[in-house]
Amino acid sequence: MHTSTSQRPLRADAQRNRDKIVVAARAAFAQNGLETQMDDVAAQAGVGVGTVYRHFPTKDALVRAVIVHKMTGLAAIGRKHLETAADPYEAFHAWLWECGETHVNDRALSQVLSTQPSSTFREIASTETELVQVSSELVGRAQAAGRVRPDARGEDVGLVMCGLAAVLVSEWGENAWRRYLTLVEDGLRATDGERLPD
Amino acid sequence: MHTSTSQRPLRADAQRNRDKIVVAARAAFAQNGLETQMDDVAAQAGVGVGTVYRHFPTKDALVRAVIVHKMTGLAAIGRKHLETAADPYEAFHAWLWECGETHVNDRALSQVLSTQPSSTFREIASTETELVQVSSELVGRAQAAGRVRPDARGEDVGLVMCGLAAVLVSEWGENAWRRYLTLVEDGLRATDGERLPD
Amino acid sequence: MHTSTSQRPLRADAQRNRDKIVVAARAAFAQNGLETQMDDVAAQAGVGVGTVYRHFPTKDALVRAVIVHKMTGLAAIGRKHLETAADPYEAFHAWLWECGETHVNDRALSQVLSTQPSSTFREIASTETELVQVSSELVGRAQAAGRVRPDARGEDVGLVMCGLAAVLVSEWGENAWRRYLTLVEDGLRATDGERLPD
Amino acid sequence: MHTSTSQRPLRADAQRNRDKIVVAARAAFAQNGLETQMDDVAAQAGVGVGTVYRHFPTKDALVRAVIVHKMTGLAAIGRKHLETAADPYEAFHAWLWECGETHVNDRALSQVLSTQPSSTFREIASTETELVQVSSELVGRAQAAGRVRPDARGEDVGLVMCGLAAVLVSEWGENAWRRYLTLVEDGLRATDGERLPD
DNA sequence: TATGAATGAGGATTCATTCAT
DNA sequence: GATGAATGAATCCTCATTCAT
Repeated sequence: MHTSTSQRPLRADAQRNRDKIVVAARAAFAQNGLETQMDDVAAQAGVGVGTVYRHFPTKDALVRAVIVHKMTGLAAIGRKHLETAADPYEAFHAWLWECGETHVNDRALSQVLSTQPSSTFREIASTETELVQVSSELVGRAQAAGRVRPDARGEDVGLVMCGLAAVLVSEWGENAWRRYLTLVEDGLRATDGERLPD
Repeated sequence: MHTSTSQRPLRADAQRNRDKIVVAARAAFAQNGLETQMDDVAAQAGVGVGTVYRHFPTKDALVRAVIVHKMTGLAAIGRKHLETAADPYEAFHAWLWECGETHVNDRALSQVLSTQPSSTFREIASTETELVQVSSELVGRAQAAGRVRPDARGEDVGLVMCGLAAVLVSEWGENAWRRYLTLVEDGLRATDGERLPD
Repeated sequence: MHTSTSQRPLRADAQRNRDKIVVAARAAFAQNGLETQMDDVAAQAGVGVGTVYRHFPTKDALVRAVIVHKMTGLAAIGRKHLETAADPYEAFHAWLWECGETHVNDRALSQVLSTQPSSTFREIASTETELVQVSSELVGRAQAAGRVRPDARGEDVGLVMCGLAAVLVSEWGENAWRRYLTLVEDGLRATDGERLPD
Repeated sequence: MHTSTSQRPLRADAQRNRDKIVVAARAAFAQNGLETQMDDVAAQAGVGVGTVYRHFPTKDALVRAVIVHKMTGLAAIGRKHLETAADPYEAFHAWLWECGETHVNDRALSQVLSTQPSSTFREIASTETELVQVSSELVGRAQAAGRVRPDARGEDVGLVMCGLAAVLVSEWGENAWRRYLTLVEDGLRATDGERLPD
């Protein structure tokens, strides 16, 4: 299971290159955000730009790959909590905050979330689906346990993360994102509010 | 003899042009976001670029002027609710949602909020101050009435709006921002949660 | 005898304005060089740009007026030395160095001399003529006294000044222009060299 | 692993392009002076602007490269005369005039010399150093032979060239620069003058 | 296949000059 | 006549992407 467009397994060296590129891109984007130039990614990967473009036809494609990876990671984390956490709400809570931490350490992730149309990362089908599923399950169980409002949905976590991303990008200060997330989490637990519009 | 920044009333025609520019800029930015080019603003205003630059030395300055205007409007709306609303929470609530509506109709506003460091719009001193004051007052009264959590602050509304901006920019769909705002509002009312980190 | 193009004496207030402009221009150009903007000249003169343009159809025209003035001054100085100096060479020498000092204090003068085609200031007929005449006379007398090489001409002083201007503009250091002028003066006295090419 | 400024030999085609650019730049600058636009250099070289910028990060950098080249040439010429000329003064003399000829054929060179602060071309370390050295040596030997005034210095040639550049830029006429240079050369030989100020 | 050189559209800003008031 | 607002051509530089080696 690799690129959706590729047909046959890459030659070993090509695969090695692809890996180097992805690793470099992850680091570069996380640190410097989307402004990172393709040439820089290439340099950091120790390959020529052309090689980067062979594997990713577009800067956007590369960014997506990187984001997909991050999201896959988030899904995995959620999955893990789903399996290990003692309490369903605890699982949800822990996951939420790990997502937050992840954003804190990745400028590009936050930029994408708060800047690009969500459709962009929606396209990233499998991952997103996976992420949505995990999210839904986490939310669902917490709801079943009566700890999250019944009208919430898995996707709302996306909404919330999107907001968190903006809070980070806007540099409101050290703890701002924690205030934000605390607030929102409380909102997700609230049961006395109006019904969430559809 | 007068300060360089001071505004001896502009000559009638200049004022007319300045207005045309501001109007054009507001429309253009609201519709096309910050990517809007100076030349386009000028064209839409029916003047030469030079004229735009005579009134606003920098694209950034123009953007700020537009944002300031919007924020001033938000502050005014808040002030109005402060004076007219029957109930303190009602005032806060109404204001929050009007802010939301405002964002919905202005791409640039949302982009600035979710993209620029908050310090950028913090600089816009008087307006921001006014806005923060109004916000604080609205929050304060609602807290006094026991309808908003006591550990909330006026600034948190900024945080929340910042997130809302991102939700809009990311185009999550028609009602997404309403879900978001409902959630957050409930969070602001929650009293059983953890204390908001400082 | 005023502007060559004007037909009738200016109205008193117009003349006053013209004077203010010229004074301002002289100061501004001397200090900031030719980069000085028309708007700045106008501001310094306390009039609108339009007024500057009424008197001088072109920046170039204004620059010329200023230069003419300076050159007229140099001619006058020469004339004075011609009349008062005890010794013909002394007159020439003193004049040469006063010209130097004048350049030192006027960025624009030096810039024009070292940058514009000489024809530009040649056009400034009467003045130039006057300057050339004075120069020729000073040189001539010094030659008659056997103190300047016989193949030198009045115009050579222009050449030399032109070079001096460049030395100043290039900022070779405090005394560079004095070394330069000393050298050249010695060259003008030399009698053992090759004949100056025509 | 090599210094960022170091020149791993360029790929053949890149070198070819670089050459085309340099050739074009030399011609364009020599002919049209510093006003020449980057786009024009590119066009004349038959490449895109981007290519020019790949080789020279800045217009200034390109100009410098061109000037360095010219200066290197002048140094080489001096070196040659140093080695081949029968007589030390003859070497100096010949070099001086070849420098003059070089200026005659290069507007930009003259513009730089007569327009930019000397520090600018002083920066061009190695070349300038070389040039100064050659100059000093030529002057020194001529002085040793009693043919150039003892208080002259290698740098004075720079001063003199600077002036010559201005004479050329100012277009005094066909032979003006020859008169100028003759004069100055005689000044450099003069021994009866005042001591050159330090 | 990898490389990295070449491409060139795109965009903010300046300033001499014109012209409506 | 004076004013100063308006004009807009001109220019340097960036960076995603293509393509010759």
